[in-house]
Amino acid sequence: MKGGESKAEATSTDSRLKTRGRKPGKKTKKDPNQPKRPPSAFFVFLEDFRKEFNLANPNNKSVATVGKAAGAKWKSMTEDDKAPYVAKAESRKTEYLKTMQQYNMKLASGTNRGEEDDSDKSKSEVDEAVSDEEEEGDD
DNA sequence: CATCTGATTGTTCTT
DNA sequence: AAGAACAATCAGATG
Repeated sequence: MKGGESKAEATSTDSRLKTRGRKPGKKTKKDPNQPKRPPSAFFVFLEDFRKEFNLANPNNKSVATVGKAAGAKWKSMTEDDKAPYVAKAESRKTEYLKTMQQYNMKLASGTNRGEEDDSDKSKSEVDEAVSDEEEEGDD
């Protein structure tokens, strides 16, 4: 039963109840290299949480179970605990921006065909020059 | 074979 | 400003 929302799956955030993740119609990535959105602090935490969860529950492989457990714990965590994850999330933006620039660069460079751009006000991610500083901070 | 689904929250994007 | 869409995940399920 995949197609039916039998019950109102009201979880907590009743915003994307209907959308719930992806939009109908989208099948594959139409762009060759579209940078996926950077994982949020929650996802970063999830990556670690999943590992532990798998060890604690090797039998359970349900993504939903882990998701619920992670969410429950996530809320249980204080900002202090989330700090390391959030910190990572912060750096994710930088990397994402860089990736985005590269992505735009390629698009603007290679596949440039009758694409006419109306104006450059909203989609200009590649505005500031990309400073090439690679900082690999290791605590 | 390819895509979708479940379930969490957060971020980013679009309008 | 507010809502919509999508990010990982993993194995099953469906067209």
